[in-house]
Amino acid sequence: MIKVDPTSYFPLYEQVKEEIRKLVMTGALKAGEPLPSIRDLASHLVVNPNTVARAYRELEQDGLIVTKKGKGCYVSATNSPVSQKVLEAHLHKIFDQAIAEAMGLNMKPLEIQTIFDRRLMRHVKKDKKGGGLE
Amino acid sequence: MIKVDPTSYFPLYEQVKEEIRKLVMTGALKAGEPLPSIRDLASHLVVNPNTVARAYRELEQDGLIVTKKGKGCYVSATNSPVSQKVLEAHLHKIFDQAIAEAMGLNMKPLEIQTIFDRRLMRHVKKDKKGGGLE
Amino acid sequence: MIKVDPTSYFPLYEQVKEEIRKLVMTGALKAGEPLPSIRDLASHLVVNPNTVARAYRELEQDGLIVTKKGKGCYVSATNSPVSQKVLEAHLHKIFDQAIAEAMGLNMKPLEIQTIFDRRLMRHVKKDKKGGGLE
Amino acid sequence: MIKVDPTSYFPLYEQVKEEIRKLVMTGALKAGEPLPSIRDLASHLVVNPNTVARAYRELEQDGLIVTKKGKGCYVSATNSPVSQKVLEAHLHKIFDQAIAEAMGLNMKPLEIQTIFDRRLMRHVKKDKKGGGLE
DNA sequence: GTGGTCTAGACCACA
DNA sequence: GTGGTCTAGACCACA
Repeated sequence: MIKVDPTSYFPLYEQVKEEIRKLVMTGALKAGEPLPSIRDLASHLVVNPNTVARAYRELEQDGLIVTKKGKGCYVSATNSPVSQKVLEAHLHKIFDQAIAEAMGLNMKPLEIQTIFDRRLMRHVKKDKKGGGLE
Repeated sequence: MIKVDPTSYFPLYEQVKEEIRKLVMTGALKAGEPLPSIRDLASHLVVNPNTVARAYRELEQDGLIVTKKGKGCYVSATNSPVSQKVLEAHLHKIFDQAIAEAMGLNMKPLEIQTIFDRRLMRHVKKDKKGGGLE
Repeated sequence: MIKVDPTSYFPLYEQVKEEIRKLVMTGALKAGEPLPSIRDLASHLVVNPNTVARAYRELEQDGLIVTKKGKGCYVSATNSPVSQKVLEAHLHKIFDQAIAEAMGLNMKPLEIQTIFDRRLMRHVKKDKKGGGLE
Repeated sequence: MIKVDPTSYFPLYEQVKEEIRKLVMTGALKAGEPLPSIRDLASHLVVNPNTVARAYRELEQDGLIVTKKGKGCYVSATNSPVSQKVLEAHLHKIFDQAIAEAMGLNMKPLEIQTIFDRRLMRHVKKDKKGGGLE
């Protein structure tokens, strides 16, 4: 399910962290559930175990996961389910960047909105959800 | 006018390349016009001249600029003015990434659209262009 | 095996590129084989690692080699073994330059041929291959 | 008559020196004859006068030319007409380099000779001197 | 003044 | 261990 881009300048261990965080945020991984083992995930991502180990280590420092010696890593129980608010804040950041980029290229707001809507449509169709936005 | 983020994982010389490319794409720098000198731009960006030199060198390899010995660097004359098409293709990529991110977080299209519109509004207001989208 | 002339006007990084290219062209380095590490080659050539790094980087941009993160650089697999044709084209260029130079000095073709043959003989003898051309 | 390649790594002022030297060696410029003025040559070569000035200055240091204040530069009278020997020594160097290059590419002497002869033929024909080597 | 090359050496991600 | 980026600073050709 989780992927990583080795050609990106964004470090592999940061990409792994992001992917895990997303799984937790979306509820795909719930509090207390085990993470894949470092070795398994590493071989699945075609990456050195050190890289996954670093990602897990830093996620633990962030309190998102806990590691039990000799047993493995688990989603932290104390980790409150991600509120809609946190999720939205994340999206705000992403959209703000895209908008800033577009405006930096001298696009007018109405043009930006039009293009965005058209792209959104494409994604909706690609996911085979029919013709509407919902 | 042009900025660079030294804390980003995206390399400084790549950031410089991107910034110059944007200036050309938006027409802020037209064919034949001189670029800022390596030393000037470097000191303006608070960056080592070598870093700007590498950016300029790679932009020349890409054919976007030309350098005249002892005189400086110029926007390539052969560089056709960027069509609206190229610009849009660039935007599509950016928006597609943002949308994919949002959908990966299980947002519904209508939610995505709503959030996007709200963010776009904020940017419009921040730019003090009145109250509408245009 | 490979050398570089620090007194030449021809840049060191270009010399390194040429030397590597020659090793690939002659089959001394085959597709998939590892190149010497940047640090090793640099210290062997008595040159700064940055210089070798630039040579390798540009060879990668040319598609001649590939670099694997944290592992090293390898002769590109897609790099078809150099045909006799390419080799000859290279020699043609070199000989043409020498001939043009000689003719620019008003040498007659027969004189040029005579001198060339004498020099070739010397090289053959220097290599201790006996007395003939073969 | 004389040319220069601005894209070469070989410095322009060295190229100018070489060209002048060749003119003297071949007798195109004889002892006592005036050289083109710095300004004329510079504009003819599309080069900055400083560059030609440097070439002339260094040729004077070498004793090949003399400059008379307010009058211009002249081929040095003391400059003995170039003997066949000097000319040959120059050619030897050029051919030796070409041969070394070819042998470095694992060519056999007989192959080298064959290729060279073929190229020489081409040059002869290009100069429209008929079919033979003389 | 302009770019271009090169060195010395630091710091980082990745294996 | 591997390569990649970056800085500080020297020296050079050219305008």
